[in-house]
Amino acid sequence: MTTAALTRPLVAPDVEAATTVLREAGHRVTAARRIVIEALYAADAPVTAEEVAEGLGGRLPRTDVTSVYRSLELLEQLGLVSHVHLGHGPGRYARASRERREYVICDRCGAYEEVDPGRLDGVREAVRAAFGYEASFTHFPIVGLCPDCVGSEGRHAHP
Amino acid sequence: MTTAALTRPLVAPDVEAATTVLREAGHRVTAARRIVIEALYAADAPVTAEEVAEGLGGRLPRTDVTSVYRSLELLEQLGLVSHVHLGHGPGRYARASRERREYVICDRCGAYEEVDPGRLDGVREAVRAAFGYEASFTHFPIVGLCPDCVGSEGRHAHP
DNA sequence: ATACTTGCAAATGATTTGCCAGTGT
DNA sequence: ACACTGGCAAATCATTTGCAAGTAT
Repeated sequence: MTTAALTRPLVAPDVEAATTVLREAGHRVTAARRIVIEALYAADAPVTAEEVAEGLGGRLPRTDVTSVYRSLELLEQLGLVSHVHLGHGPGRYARASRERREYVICDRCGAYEEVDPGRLDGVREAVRAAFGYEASFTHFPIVGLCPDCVGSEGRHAHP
Repeated sequence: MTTAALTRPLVAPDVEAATTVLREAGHRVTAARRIVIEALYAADAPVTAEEVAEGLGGRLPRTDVTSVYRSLELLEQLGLVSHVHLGHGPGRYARASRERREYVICDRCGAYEEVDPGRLDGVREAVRAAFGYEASFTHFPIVGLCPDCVGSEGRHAHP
């Protein structure tokens, strides 16, 4: 293993693919947009617009939040980005991968999991059976008590 | 049937029960708090703090939004009220009934259903099976495409 | 060259906080 | 009487909008 394997690359391999989508949709590829795309590829969890603007804590050049919001909106329209609300507070953005991520979060401890849609097929099926809805947990997560917190519920108050 | 049966009562029968909870928890029963409670009992769907402050469109006395937020927070702590986020925009509040309501909303047309938890047992079971989480859809709804929108998806673009 | 973008300032929407006068107990 | 509340102003947080200057094509 080289250091490269230990250091998470700042620029994911397909940032270029994303810029191509931008260009082919008739939009310009600017520095600000590239930074936003790179930030989302570099992040290992959904990030806020603010965090992207700060350059992910110095790992990337900083940009104005305004532009970040504008870029995120555009990228979201193009299907390159999606955002999720994991609770109160700012929305969080992540690149939209083909294997789109859905979320399950614990109400009590805040821990959350990004899960492959496949694991949610049973849940989706149950929703379809009960309501006829085609459910998706990409924008709002499934909220509940995680196994750990279910366990401690009732044993003691609030650890 | 008398007119009383046709006119939805502004004050639900157990507003008094709620004030009792307030008092027994050591809080004062004030005009503002009573109005907030009455508003939530009078509303037939979750309402915003703003709407409560406006007196539900004139049906009740108006109050300052600030106080409404403070009252809602207190009532929520006492378990008398809960709030849900049905999409972007302000949170919506409703009285917390023993048969607590959960929500299912359509991503496309915005239609939503308040459902009795019982109807969600299958879904909850599927979530438990897949993740071990004890899910609740009171704070964030289940989001998806409703049967109508599932039907029109793919047939035409955006009606 | 020029239409699209950025960055900054300022507006907006939702909610919170500080403070003093008012009131429930 | 006195601590708890309500209302108003102002602060804060998240996001959007207006506009002049900058730049990708």
